[in-house]
Amino acid sequence: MAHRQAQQRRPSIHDVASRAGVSAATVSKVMAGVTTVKPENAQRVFDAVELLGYRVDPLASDMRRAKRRIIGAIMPEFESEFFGQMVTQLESLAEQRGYTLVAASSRESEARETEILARMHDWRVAGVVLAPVRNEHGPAAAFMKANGMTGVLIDRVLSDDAFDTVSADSAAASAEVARELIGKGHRHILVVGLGEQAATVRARLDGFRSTALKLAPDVRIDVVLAETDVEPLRAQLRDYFGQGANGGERPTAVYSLFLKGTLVALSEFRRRGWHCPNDISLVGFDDAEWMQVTWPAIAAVVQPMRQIAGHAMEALFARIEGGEGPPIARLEPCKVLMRESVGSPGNGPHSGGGDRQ
Amino acid sequence: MAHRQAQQRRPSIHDVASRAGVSAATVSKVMAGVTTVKPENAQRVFDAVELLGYRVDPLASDMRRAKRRIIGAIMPEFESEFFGQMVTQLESLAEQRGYTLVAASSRESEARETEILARMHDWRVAGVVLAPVRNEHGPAAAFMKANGMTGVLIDRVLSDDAFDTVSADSAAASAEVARELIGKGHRHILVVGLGEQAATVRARLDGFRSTALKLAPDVRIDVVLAETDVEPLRAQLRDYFGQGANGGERPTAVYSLFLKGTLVALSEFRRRGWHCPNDISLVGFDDAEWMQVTWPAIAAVVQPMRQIAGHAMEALFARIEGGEGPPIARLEPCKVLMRESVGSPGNGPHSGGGDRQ
DNA sequence: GTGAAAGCGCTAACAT
DNA sequence: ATGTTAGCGCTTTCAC
Repeated sequence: MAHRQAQQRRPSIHDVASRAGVSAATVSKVMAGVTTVKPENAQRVFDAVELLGYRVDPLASDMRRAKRRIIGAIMPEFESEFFGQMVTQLESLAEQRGYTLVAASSRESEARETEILARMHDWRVAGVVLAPVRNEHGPAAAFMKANGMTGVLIDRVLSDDAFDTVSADSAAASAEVARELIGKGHRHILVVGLGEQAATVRARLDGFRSTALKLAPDVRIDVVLAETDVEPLRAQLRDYFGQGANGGERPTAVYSLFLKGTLVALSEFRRRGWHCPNDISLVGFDDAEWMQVTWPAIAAVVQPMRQIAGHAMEALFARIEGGEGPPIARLEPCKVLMRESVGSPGNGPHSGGGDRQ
Repeated sequence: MAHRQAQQRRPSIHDVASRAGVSAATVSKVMAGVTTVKPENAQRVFDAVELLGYRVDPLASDMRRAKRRIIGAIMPEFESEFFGQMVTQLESLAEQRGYTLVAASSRESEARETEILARMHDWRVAGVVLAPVRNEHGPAAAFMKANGMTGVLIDRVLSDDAFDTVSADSAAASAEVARELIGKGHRHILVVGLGEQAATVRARLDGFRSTALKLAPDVRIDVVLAETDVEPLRAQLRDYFGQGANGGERPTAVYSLFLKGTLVALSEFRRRGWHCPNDISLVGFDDAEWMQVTWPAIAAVVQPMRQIAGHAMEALFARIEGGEGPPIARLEPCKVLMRESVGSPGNGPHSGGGDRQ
């Protein structure tokens, strides 16, 4: 007994009611802020609540209501800064509206994604923010559709015919990167892409390529389509640079379309003793704390995480509250931070305009 | 109407009951796996379930039960690899036992921590895994105590008189770092610590210092007690090294007791053109992906995240199921990975410093 | 073996 | 302005 706290029963609405000498319904009204209660009685209720330490049980409350005040969030992972911040932000926004956010990680598996979704459906969540593993055409979105769930798709999506979508404007950001690199004189650029996730990474690649070619038709763009795992990716890059070194030709800049690609590219440069930006320039899609703090700081496309979260929640609550109309597809503009890792080719020491916090 | 999915009412246990020609009670038993149901009836129930796509509503189910099958998890933040992995792991373990994990971030605020806890108490969670912002003596633990909540404390804790605790064995790991550095010949070492969080960081410092002094009584250990934010920390380190450079003496190794310290220390080295391990060695408490992929890779104390999560959940469920006895305090052993950032002092070009790469 | 009845803690009609 | 009634969807005695 010593080290086992008795789970004392918490006071229920009836306990409050009898202490205050009113009915449970009246207590319920007072708690809900209904103004038609006689001030005198309201005060007695408040006193009883205070005295007993009463708090409404949100589950019981939701039970009786039509919609439950729970929002589900499904992220591909929790381990990265981006999704970590996203969950934090979504949580905060849900809270502001009196909802509880229940977050789950699909761990980059579409099968698990659907399982989680089914569980959230069991919970009768009011709505779901889904960051799909692959894209908007996966089984999870289909499940939501089939079951009439309310939801928003974010991040690895472009647009959908059933759900609102919110994501970073990858194409525009990549076009800006192209302008920067071409403008600095780069004419041989390696783009490190990702095999899966089709649409969104494809938009980054296309946005970059079309703009680069328009500005400099003679530019050479190599593409390495990588795996998600670090090791195979490292091998691919090693191969690529190995060949290039032999042929005497190697790119003067690298644009990585995803975070791990940036990490591995940088690591490969260091292994070969190439310094940024003198020997090679580097820009990555997606920012991370270490990139701004390492030396030289690595240029990055910063996704507007707060806008994405904010607009996603806005759209979701609009639907929850009955908003109709065709789905909207938002593309949020990114910031491109040209930090010290980018310079002009064959130009010696160069200071980029990047910001170091 | 076009773009608004009708929220078709989901089948309830009564729908299943009437389709199967039995009572709701029987359906409930079948769903719970009770064996005393006539196989024939059980089959009819299964068929009806299949046909209607019935699934138990976990909230309604919990409503009637004594304990709700929800576990709360409160982390100081979601943005770091460590806590991201921790949540993922806890989620997975809770799931395995048929519980749902509801995670929330205290965003490094003790006030928010208590608020979240109160909300979780409102939810009547079966138990809580709390990674406190500061340590085990904060208001959150007090709240749990006062309200008879079941819980486990992890990470920034040593031991508690009311709750089981699980954390990394900081002291032992730091002692090992000391052995390594002293063994390699370092006799002037800077330790970068953290002002807050007392106990746990203090254990790291003490573990390091006592072992280092035992092995080499003449060792000089400087300590910079830092802030949590990057900017002040950077300034502090800049000051420290500025002085050292003037006096002609600077440490041959740095041991950072927390992740951001490692990041900033490394950044400061790069800014000054010092290379690891020739000019200075670096070890950090806590590992991150970029540390193993950057060049040279940064030596790190790796916290046994899986063990911490596993033992925390084990302890928690033991208490939930009524386990009694005095609280246990687990210290999980860390791994110390001596990567390329560590070498022997005065072993390579010891550039006077100041000039960038 | 099975089902009727009684709630879990709350809220929403509907009376009064 | 307030109380009564009737559930939300489920589980659990406790008779039969």
